[in-house]
Amino acid sequence: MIFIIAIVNESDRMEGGEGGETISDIHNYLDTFNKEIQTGDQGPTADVAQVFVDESGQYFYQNVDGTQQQMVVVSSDGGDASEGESGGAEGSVMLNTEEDSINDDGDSLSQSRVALGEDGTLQVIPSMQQGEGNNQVVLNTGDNNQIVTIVPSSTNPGEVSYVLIVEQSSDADKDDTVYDFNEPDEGLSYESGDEDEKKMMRIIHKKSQTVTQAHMCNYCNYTSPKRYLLSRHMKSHSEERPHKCSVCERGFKTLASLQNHVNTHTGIKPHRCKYCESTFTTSGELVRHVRYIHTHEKPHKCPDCDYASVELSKLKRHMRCHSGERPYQCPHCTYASPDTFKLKRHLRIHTGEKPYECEICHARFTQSNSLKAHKLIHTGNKPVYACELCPTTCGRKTDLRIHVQKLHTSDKPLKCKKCGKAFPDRYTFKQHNKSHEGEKCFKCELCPYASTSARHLESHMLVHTEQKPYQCDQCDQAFRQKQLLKRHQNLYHNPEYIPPMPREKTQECPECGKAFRHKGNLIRHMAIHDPDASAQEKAQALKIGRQKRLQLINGQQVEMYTSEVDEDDIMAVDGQDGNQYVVLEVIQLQDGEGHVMMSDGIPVTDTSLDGTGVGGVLAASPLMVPEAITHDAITADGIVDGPCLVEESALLGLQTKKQEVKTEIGAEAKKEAQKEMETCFGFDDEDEGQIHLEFGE
DNA sequence: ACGTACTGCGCCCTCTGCTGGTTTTTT
DNA sequence: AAAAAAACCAGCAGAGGGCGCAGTACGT
Repeated sequence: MIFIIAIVNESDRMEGGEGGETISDIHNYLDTFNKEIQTGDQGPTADVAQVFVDESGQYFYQNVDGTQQQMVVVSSDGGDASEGESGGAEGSVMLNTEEDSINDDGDSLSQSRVALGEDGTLQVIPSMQQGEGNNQVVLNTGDNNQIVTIVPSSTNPGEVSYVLIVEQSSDADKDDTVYDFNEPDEGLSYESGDEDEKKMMRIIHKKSQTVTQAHMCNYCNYTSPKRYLLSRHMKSHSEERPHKCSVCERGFKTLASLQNHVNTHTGIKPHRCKYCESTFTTSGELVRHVRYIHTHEKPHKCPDCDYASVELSKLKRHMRCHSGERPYQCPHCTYASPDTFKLKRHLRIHTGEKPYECEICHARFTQSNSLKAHKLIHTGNKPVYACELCPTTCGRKTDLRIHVQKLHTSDKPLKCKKCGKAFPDRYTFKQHNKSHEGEKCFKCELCPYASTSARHLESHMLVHTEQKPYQCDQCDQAFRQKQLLKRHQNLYHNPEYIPPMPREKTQECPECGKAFRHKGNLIRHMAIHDPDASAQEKAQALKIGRQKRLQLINGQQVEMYTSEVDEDDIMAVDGQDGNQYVVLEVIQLQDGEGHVMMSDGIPVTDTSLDGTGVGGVLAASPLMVPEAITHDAITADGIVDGPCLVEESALLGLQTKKQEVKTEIGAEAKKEAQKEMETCFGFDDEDEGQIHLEFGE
């Protein structure tokens, strides 16, 4: 049931109004509205009351709870009103003040009451403002005469489509009535729980003695004091687009819209920026442009942060980052986006679409910026992001950030294992480490031995502790190095072992013309042409220190010397690297090349003496079959000349004499050496017979 | 009816930052 | 030679700027 009250000013009615509205016009409009409601185009139904005509022609005003009030027709306008297009019997009625009002006891009942206030104006009375016995509709016929026009329903006989209340006032022209549809404060207002009802019925009479018109949009909150304005507004709810573009046939609601559109075809942009050369189709675009580019005026402020925007829509978009709202759900995965663009961009993952192509290499990308970054590879105009803390440069800012994170920030200071110094970050730590490069920081506490690596020092310490952790599982032999164990197993326990072929000797001494296969041996040999006295002293100190043994006595670590060594008993071999090698036993070999060997039979070859300071390299020489264990390979100067084998324990830095050397070797060690010398080549092929070992200075 | 100010929506762009895989350099 | 570190690179998402354009409000 529809029940609409519209109030118009009599003067408007009589004069046709500015917009030409007459009662008939209003009827037409309301009737249109009614029809739309009936066809379902419009949702609201005013269930608060209805007016109907009974069989005898009496008009009744009925509330939803069934209570009724009779309305008596006191005059018949018959004129404009009767000419309405509602199609039903129309007439003006005056609400009867005396009628048999039926008790109402519900709020909804009173919601639609129309009454005359003490000031003589027609008012709609909200339930809370109705006093006892005040439930009657009153119409004063004094100076102000309100006529209620009832339009019966065309589809449901006996029902009323709407009621039109027309005020006839002697001073209507002076009317300054304000209808406030949003602030129902001081006036009497109609209130309903239904928002749509409010649209129709909320009328507040504020300060006037008279009632003037209220033109309300039935689709939205729009109201206007002028009928023609409402009429114009109603076009916005219409889908009618009478203004057609001659170019693309597209229709527009307004001529202005069409003109703007046509300008997009013609390229006409009449609005020129006074600050720059930009031109725009509409003045609004120009204003916005000026705000964005020139004045930076940002009227829309975020209440939660400092953000401000030129456009409200941007602020709304921004607010989603505070609220976390993500209205745009991806149909293929759980991702939801705060705006349409991000969703669209995201969807490329699922569609595989890569709209951005590099014209040089035709690589394709999902995002324009990816292409942009990619193109820099071709152009060579790569930006350089230089680290402020070191000389490093990165091609991307984000990579520089990672660099700074990894190299220049550290939770705790990094301590140098070589010298104990602490450094605030990885970069300074690494720089410091370089200062130790080549430096033998890992020093033995028992002898002058020093190494560049802790691992080698650990290995060296086995000498002092007399440990041989690498035990052969097939015999009772044990070794200090894994490589030695492997060689032993090859030689003694692996019948299928085939030693590699010997290589050509290419290193020739410029002094004496002697040839060596390995450069290190040549270097070592060269030392005999220029012996270093200080090196010999160092070697002697090392030799003495090497005799120290650590033993646990009563739970305490005690340093002990294994034997007395006569300084004169030791023979030193000097490499040009400054390292010295003590020869305790020398064996002449067939290939004529000098190989200093350890007790385990490992021959010292070229790079062992290459002066790098890294450490000697011991290499197996497969065809270096020992002819005999001889001391003759040592020259008169005490220098090894030619193939020889040296006890591991003899790799010390002191000079000795060949006869005494033998006495330095324990009987057991000598026996072991003898045995190993016979099979001094036993490394696997893949090892190439090389293991790394450091020599103390 | 016309002109203009203004609004809202949509599109595209840029900048930014994070992530993870790949390649290069260093150890 | 291999492992680790560093640098490089593509993919992707968050946030915001700027503009095109249709539509609305409103004064004249």
